[in-house]
Amino acid sequence: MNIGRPIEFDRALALDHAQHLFWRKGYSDTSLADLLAVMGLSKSSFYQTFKSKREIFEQSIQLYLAERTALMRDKLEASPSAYEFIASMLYGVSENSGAGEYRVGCLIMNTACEFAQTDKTIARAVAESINAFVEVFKEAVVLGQQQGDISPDKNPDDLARFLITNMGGLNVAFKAGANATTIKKTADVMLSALK
Amino acid sequence: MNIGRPIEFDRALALDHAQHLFWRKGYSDTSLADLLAVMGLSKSSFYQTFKSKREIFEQSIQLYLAERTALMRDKLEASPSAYEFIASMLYGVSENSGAGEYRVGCLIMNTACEFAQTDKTIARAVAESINAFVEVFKEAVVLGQQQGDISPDKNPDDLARFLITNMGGLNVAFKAGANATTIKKTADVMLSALK
DNA sequence: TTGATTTTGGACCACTCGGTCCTTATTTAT
DNA sequence: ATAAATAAGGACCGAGTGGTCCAAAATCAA
Repeated sequence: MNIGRPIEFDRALALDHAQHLFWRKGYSDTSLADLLAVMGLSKSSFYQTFKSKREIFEQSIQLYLAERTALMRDKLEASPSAYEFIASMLYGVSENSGAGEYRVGCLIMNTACEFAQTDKTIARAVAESINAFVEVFKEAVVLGQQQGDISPDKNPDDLARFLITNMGGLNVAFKAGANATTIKKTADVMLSALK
Repeated sequence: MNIGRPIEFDRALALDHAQHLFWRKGYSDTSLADLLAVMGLSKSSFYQTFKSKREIFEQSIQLYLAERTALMRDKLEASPSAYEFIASMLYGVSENSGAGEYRVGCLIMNTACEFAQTDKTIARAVAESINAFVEVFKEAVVLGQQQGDISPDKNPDDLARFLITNMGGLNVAFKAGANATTIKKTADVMLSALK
């Protein structure tokens, strides 16, 4: 086996580039030409490796989900307290994931807005992703309650839902042009709901 | 004057139809053919009356802003208390503006997500709209503080920002498929931040 | 009725879209 | 060297895009 001309590009890297483009521009505003340019490969290689634009978008979402949840868990473990983890997640929205001037927001939230419920496959992927984020927040809330930073009377599920909803809200506000101090102040009000 | 063949369509009605289509499908996913179909007029009439797709989109946003702020003020005046107005605004997200199964969300929030900061004119229109919404919320907060339902210690500006941000968050959650009871529970946590 | 004026319908345009397919280049195993 | 296998380049396709333009229809004032 292993016969024939070897692949000249890094599949994972190409997917990573595609993901960032979708993240920044959304699905329909990203053209195939854009993708090829940023991925640095030919049309044939693209269609041979990633079946279609639609397919690579779904792969981008899955990759995003995996990367983000892993990042959240890492951050949670590295934080001195669960409460500080939550705070840094909210504050972090204005840091824009290091994407420069583009204000990319969150790929999942963006996708939820772009497709809404018009596409069942996408809708399921979005719902799964959000549930995964909620799960991490829920763990953080429970931990925060044990650590005494979060009111033990409140329902962890509800608080966790409240938190991703707020993440979504902050992302929209950020994309709408809100500056870092506004984000910070708003996040502080959000955090006050945990006490 | 008044010479020549009279116009056969209602300009305001046509714009209203266009607005609802943009609201549901966003800017770039709405084709000119879609617009003509829903507005019920010919291409020539369209370009004669509304200069371009881009132009009618901006007009749709302006119309939306005017309609929504008026609706908010009406609701605020009609509410037994400012707090109940705020609550009904949050709960109301899952009512979907009576748009059936489409989960349209909010035109301004949708536009903020779709264009982000890539278009200065749109960005300005979005920012103005959000500021207008914030203003109404701020009035409601001040009123709520006078009425004793909202903590007088908290900054009305911050609370108002917190509220539209949450409206944005709920809209995203709703578009992502959240059901009415989840929305309700999440909104209750949000409201608890006002106390 | 006639001429001026305006709307309306639709042919037409250049361009972009995602996607297919065929040819050529490059590599490996024999 | 040769055949097999795979990748890469790019011509090509039908459909759809927003937008222009012209001729026909309709209405008004005279």
